[in-house]
Amino acid sequence: MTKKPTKAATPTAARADAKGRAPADAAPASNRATRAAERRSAIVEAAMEEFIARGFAATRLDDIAKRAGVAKGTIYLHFKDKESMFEELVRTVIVPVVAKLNALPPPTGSVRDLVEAFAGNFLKEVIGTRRGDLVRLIVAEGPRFPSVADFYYREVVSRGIAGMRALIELGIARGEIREKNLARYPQILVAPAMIAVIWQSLFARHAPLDAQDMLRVHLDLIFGERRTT
Amino acid sequence: MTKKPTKAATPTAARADAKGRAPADAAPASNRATRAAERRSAIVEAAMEEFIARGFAATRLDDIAKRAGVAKGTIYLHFKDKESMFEELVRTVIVPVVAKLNALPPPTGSVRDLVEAFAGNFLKEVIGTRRGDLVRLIVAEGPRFPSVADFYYREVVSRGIAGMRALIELGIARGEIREKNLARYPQILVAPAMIAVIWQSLFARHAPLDAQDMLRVHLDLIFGERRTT
Amino acid sequence: MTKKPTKAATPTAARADAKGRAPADAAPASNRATRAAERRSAIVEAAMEEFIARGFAATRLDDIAKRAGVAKGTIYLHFKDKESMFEELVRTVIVPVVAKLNALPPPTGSVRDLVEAFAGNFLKEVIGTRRGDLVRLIVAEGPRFPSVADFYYREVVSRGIAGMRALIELGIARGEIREKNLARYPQILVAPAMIAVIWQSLFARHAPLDAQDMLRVHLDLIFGERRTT
Amino acid sequence: MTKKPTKAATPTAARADAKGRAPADAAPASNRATRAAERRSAIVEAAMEEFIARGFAATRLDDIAKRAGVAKGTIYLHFKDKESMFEELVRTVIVPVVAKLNALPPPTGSVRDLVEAFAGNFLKEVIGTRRGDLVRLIVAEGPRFPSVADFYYREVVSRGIAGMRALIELGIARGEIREKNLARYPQILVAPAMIAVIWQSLFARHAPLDAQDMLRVHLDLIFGERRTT
DNA sequence: TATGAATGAGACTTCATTCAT
DNA sequence: CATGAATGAAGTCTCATTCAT
Repeated sequence: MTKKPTKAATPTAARADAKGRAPADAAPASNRATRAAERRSAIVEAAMEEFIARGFAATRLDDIAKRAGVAKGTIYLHFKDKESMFEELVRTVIVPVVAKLNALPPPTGSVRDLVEAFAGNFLKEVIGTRRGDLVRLIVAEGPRFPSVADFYYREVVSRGIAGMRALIELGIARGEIREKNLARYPQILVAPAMIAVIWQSLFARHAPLDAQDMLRVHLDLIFGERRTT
Repeated sequence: MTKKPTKAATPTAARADAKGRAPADAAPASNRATRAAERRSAIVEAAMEEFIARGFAATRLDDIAKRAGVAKGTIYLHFKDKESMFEELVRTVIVPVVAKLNALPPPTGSVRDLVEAFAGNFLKEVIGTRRGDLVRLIVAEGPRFPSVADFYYREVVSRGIAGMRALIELGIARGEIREKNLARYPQILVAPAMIAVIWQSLFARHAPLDAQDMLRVHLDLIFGERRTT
Repeated sequence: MTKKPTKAATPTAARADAKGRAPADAAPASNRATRAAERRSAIVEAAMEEFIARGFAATRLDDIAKRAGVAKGTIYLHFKDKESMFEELVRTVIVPVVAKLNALPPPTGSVRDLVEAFAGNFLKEVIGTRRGDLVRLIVAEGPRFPSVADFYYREVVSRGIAGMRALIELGIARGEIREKNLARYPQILVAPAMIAVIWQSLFARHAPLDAQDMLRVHLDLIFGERRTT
Repeated sequence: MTKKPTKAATPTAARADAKGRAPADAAPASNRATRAAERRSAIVEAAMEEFIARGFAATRLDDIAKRAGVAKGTIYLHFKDKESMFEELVRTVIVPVVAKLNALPPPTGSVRDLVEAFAGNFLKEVIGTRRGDLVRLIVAEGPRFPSVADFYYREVVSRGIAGMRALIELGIARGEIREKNLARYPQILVAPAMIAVIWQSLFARHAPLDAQDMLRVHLDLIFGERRTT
């Protein structure tokens, strides 16, 4: 796909650096460190595609290298071996997700609106995207990569559960949610979303699922049906 | 665990066969066809353990053979190759599940009782058991084995969804379920159960989940909280 | 050299086994165990040639396999990995040498005659032969294979030194050897022989060494010059 | 051990060079040629350590570079490739030895005294030192590096043999040595010393060898036991 | 039918060498 | 001159599959 883009694209700029002073602000500085970072992220990108498509064991480093447009040996400049590549990869991809979770706005409107906004975001950013496939990949490889499962639990699941619980308690306090025991199992709140993620990966071509509509019905179940829409 | 049971149990009979005489009295019920079937099911059993533990690509036929107590070559007398073994295996294991789904008793009591009975059964037979791991295995390998995903969808998922939908519609008709849109998404009904299955595989050691209690809360959400318990 | 000799040479005999009873004593039983042993020794033979020619690190398993007439994978049926192959190889080759040392005849004639007989044997069996090269190989790789050096010291060197010391003490007691301190350093007795081994490996083409004559002169030094020869 | 000494010591000067100005006053004695020579000898030093420790094939240029405190590419400014580095290295290290051999004082005292002095020097300078390991390295790699073996034979062995022969003949002429044939095999004179070198490398930890005492016994054998000591 | 030794393609990983900076 | 990131050939080892017994 993106074969050797950096190397081919910026030889002139690179040479310019060598000749004179640093190109103040004009060129985005395609220096060594930058190039290394670009390569690394090309590898991460390619690796994610391959791991998602084939799983850990069936993925060949050769294919990752080819897709990333680097030589096989280059991978080993960035990662110790295939296993740690997989583990670091998951971390790398998950970190921005965690950042977003942490940057959630404080609850101002109704709880239902909040949850709905959250679900909308999830629909757009996760379900049916590569990020959704990553979730499936973690489910698939988790038992063989405890460190990955641990990381995912610690950084995403436990925080997500905690956040959902807080929302649910707020909803109960405000009288938006009747079922008080729901606070004990925030998993119920997110279960349909997770199922939607998996469904799209596995059964989309047999029976496409209108995830948005399904989540709305689920919220109706929890918050009571809306009058106005 | 069950190492070399077949081999250990019938070496004499086996050798007798090789020489040409019939194993007349030794094991009257254990004729050739029966023994072949026994071997096959030993292989299936062993293969499932290994595939669940390591996934398709990382599982070695050597290990399956050892666990099943047969020689590596024997596997090829029953299966064309590793891939078809995996596909047939999933079919073989799933068939009894389908049979059970089909043998469900006609709805007599309340819908909630029926669903609860069904959930109870699911808890006992699937969550935290090897069958639950099979679900995770299918999620993991589905994209690489479309035929497996297809089979699973056709035999289990679509039937399950249809069955659930019928129950939900009955519940709506009887006034047990208020949320009429639920019939469009029976997935919502089973989502927490699926999540429980996955949770037990991945996060049980971080945060054990009381699946039974969670499912009860979920049913309360759908059917309304029970007065008497 | 000996490419696939077994496989090509004995298919008929092998098939004969399958058809009827075991071929009592006529054919030397080319059964599985025998064939395996033959293969193993072909590998050992080939490996020794290669290791001697190139040293441990520079030897390719591919070349060993080719020379032994087996597939690469076959090596791994007999040896865990390259390192243990090397270690076992040295052991395997050295054992018969040790056996010979142990089977030395009891001292009957003069000590000089005994030592001379021993030296003659050494000349014929070691110097300029592959066994001599093995000595050089051990000298070369010893520091990187402590277990090999240990084994060689324990099985060959320490026994050889002890045996030489006994002979020297006998020689002193009988008045054949004047230098009494020699018993403290049997190494002196064998040093020229060892040097001859190494010399032949390294410098034979620059300056061939008449090892036999040199050893005779050395013995003259120790036992005094012979009157009659 | 001596990590990156060069690099750490002269970064400023080095950078100054790169820009084009002469490092006028900073390091007057350390001009370009000198620094290059220093680098080269750092590489030689490091390479010898590594080659001795691991042998030619198993030594990585990376490790040599690290130990020498230079970048990997720098090695290629001084040596064509790994092989010629090894060959030149041996030459470089051996030259001073040859110089010493040539600078031997003319025989004035008794031959035994001369030989003893020589042996003493050998003990101090070679046995148990890195130079001794170099001998073992040549024994190990000689067959794969004929040019090294040739060089070593021409520069060291043949000269050493010639020198020893001259001494032996002198000893015979003066009546200090009785065994006249010894002149034909000066190897006998040095054999125990060589054995001592090898012994220390391989078996020192199993059975330490008092090389000095052994050599004295050996000389007693050749020159006859001393009255006074 | 059952066996398991043998095979060899193919995977991961290393490392000598190059070259833009 | 010096650097070290990048390369890719080549090596070790694994394992699905075959086939003589």
